[in-house]
Amino acid sequence: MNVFSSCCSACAENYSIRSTEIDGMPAVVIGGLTQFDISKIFDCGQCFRFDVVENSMFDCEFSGIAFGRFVAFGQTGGELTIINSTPEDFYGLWRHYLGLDIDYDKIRADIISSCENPHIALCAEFGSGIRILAQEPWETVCSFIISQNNNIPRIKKLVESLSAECGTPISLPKGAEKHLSQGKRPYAFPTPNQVMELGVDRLFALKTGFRAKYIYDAAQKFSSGVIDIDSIFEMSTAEACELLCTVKGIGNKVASCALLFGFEKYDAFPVDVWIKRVITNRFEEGFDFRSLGQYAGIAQQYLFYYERYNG
DNA sequence: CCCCAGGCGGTTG
DNA sequence: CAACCGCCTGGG
Repeated sequence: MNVFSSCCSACAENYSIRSTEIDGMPAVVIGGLTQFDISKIFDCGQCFRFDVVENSMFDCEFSGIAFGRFVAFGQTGGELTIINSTPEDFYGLWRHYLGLDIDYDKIRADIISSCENPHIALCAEFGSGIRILAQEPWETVCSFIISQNNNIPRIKKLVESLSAECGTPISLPKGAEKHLSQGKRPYAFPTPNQVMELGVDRLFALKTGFRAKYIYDAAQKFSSGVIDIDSIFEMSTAEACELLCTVKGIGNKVASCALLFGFEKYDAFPVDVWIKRVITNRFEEGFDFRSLGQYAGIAQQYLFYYERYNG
């Protein structure tokens, strides 16, 4: 077992990593993780292409497609196993995707100290282990357009059928089947151009309903460069939100979700029906998310997650 | 039959 | 400019 790295004391990453093999696939084992709970991460509604793996060798395992690849994340205690990943994949892709380069202990402390209402501390404790995934930008834009006036099982179903309809097929590594939920088809999430070439009619035929023309407009704007992903990363959250809202069917809530989950804008604060309930019921003294600062979006996830389970 | 689901666009007053 | 209202579809 090779020990590849153990991080310096100056940064947030004080975990260990070693490589191994699971069912014939390369895997890395990350040890000593804190503030990391795979079940909360994939069950807090930020991501639609991962499912729980039944009969797993881990306490909890989720698998799915991200960045055009099959990957599975298994966690037992403070140890995370990333299946179908080399150490290079971990450093180049999954470390950032999983938010392991972000200091959640510090962020949680910042959030709690920035807000007088003790409810925020309660939620931060309850949601301990949540990480905001750094997902693919276009995928989050498109997925959260689909999410509007919709429920999570159906959102996931629609994202899958859209991928199967026009996404690039993925070749599964040998041994992946037992880590892939039944019926899950291995397709990459389609590019804006692949979605645009589908056309409104075939988007509608996928049962996307009134969202078909919204998805199409987004695909057009992203594939033509009217909206440029790289430039959004350079913008302030407010500017980026304004730009995304030029797409038909993208309003404040959808834009904020895409910015938080796909563009690493951690101050984006999506206000959905759950957060509206939080504001009315738990913050009778008034509420301004901007007082939560640069990590308001992470606070939002804590509030949201708590309300969904205890509301 | 009803209502609702992590909203949004269009129309009203 | 705030307050409605209809919307594709599927499940309860």
